[in-house]
Amino acid sequence: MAKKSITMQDIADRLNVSKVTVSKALSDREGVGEVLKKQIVEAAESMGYHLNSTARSLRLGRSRNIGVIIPKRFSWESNYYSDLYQKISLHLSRKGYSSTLHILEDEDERSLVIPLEHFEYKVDGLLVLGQISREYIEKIRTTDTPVVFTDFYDEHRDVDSIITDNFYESYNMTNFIISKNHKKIAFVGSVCATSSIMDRYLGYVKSLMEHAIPMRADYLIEDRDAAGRLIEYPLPQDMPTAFVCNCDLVAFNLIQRLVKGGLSVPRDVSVSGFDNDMHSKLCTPPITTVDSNSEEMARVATEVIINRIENDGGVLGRIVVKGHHVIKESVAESQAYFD
Amino acid sequence: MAKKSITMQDIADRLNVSKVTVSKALSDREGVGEVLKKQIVEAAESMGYHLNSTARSLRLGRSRNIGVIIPKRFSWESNYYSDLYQKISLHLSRKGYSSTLHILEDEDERSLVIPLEHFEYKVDGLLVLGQISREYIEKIRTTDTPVVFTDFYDEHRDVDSIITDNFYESYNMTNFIISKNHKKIAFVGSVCATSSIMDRYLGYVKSLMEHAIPMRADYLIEDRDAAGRLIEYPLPQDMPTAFVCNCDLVAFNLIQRLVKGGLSVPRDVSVSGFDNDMHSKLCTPPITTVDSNSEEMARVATEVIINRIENDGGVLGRIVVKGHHVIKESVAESQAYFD
DNA sequence: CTGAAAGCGCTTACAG
DNA sequence: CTGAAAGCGCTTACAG
Repeated sequence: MAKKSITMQDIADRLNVSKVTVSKALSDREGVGEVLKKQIVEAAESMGYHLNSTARSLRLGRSRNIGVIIPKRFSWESNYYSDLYQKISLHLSRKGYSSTLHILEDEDERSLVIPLEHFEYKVDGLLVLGQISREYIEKIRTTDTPVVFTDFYDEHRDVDSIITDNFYESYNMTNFIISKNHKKIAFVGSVCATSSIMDRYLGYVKSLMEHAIPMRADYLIEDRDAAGRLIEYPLPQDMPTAFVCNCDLVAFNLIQRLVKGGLSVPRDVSVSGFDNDMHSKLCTPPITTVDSNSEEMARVATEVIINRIENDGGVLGRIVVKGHHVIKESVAESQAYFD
Repeated sequence: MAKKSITMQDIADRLNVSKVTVSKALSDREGVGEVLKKQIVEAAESMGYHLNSTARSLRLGRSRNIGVIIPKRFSWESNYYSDLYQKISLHLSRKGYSSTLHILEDEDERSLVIPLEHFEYKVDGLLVLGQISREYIEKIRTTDTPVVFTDFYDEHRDVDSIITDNFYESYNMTNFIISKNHKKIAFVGSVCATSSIMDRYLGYVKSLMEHAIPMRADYLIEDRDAAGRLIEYPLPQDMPTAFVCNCDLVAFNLIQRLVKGGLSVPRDVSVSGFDNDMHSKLCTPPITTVDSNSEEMARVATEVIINRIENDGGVLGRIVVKGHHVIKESVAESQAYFD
């Protein structure tokens, strides 16, 4: 914060007008002569004037600042949410908004601590990236701040959620794997952990059912504990020829394990991921995956929250953003012709 | 921002006192009777009062908000800076500060656009994560906002920089490699790209000199172009037995290349990294590296900027944070006994 | 087209 | 110990 800064009054004094006129001129509102307006704008420029947005915020009751909450347990897992946040931050700033990131500590999520000390009067809206507990959602909704959830949804119909088309993309991915002659296909993911995993699983189920491939209990593999942390899981005794993983990180870890176990990916076993994040790129072989189009999600999330704030826009509900497949090298034709 | 919110006046009305007294009670200042103070605090609680920090900011000329700038070109490269930012954000919030992240687009860095539209009156201080151009540094210093640079420094003596002990850690790492009987040791990194790379190189040089190993021009390998982007570089004709890489990402990429070229790491060639970021963990083999102690950097950076703001603390200059070696698997005894 | 007045919610002197 | 007054910098009615 500048020590002794130029105010509208300073500009007004210089030009012998009132600060009201300066205010109007600088915000390009009606009621100032063209000539005078130009003079004011130039004076502001030359005097190094900058709007005091705090004062404006106080007056308007709007901060043009958006709070972004990321549950801590996700923030370390991969760079997916930090990427998403960076994109959102960029979109917001193009619309004249700033953003304040809050990493929600696990403990605070459990005890329903809302970071209102920093948020209540400093943000016009809230964006939550990544699934938080149902109780926390309820808690957040008791504040009268508009809130948009990103990358998850729940049974509430009266909230905005921006999500990837998990169900359909996963259905497609499984179809693709089946088209490569795989029949022994496992799904890796704890379906109750997040709505994304659940929906990705159901896309896989749909594909299997349509191809009359029976579901097997041992081919649904839990990959995280009750707290949502990734765990070491046992591989099925009867080895699948393909694994549909709920995300790239899990696919990455699985591939490392398979390779260490002496199997070749994709020659012996195929593995697919989801997210197209850095894990899918760093992996050897690179992981065939789904790009969830975080650029578009960021754009839509920004648009929706600003619409809620500025136009008192209603709740749009669940908004699905299309993704697209990224065929890399971790899925290949099944060698198990005689299954 | 809440629509119709409780103010100090509301509490004052309820208890038939003045808002001055309420203000004093809630901020725990002198001049309020213990009994009354307790009443006020309880009333505030029960009425769901939250301080309007915008009003306070306007009054005090302080926002308790810190702007954090990350050059975009770094933000994608690895998760190093987003990790650092998250840690800083946590430390700040424990001290009652919020933070606003600004990803500095390459174009804005070139044309010296300072994001003052959002910053000038909304931040009390600025934290820059990652090296920015000298011109941009100059530009930032023309604002009278306290600024602290993290993870780089330049010839200016009158600015605060928090950095890893790149020189010493790299010296140590090279010593370690030499202790494994390596003599043909290359350094991978464009030394003019950042102060970190330069200092890491010089640590390597010191170690070589002390062990009377001659420097070779073909063993200093440029890994990025003038814009700082990573490039494909040719490997030396005369293959080194060890590579000291300026960061884990570069080490990761190099190891992939070597392995693809039919070499085994570390059996045939040893490779070291720097940062202890996810690349060093995801790599096969995991990369022997230096942990730059980003937790401590975050803590110190937070402390320094707040000290500058709150106590009008002077410039401390260059602050070096110790790191530590993390021995993993990518460095082994040299097999080239007869060099 | 221009401006005097009021007020956003708070805190800092200062007076009682 | 308590409170009336002033003011942070802006914008929104309203009046001329």
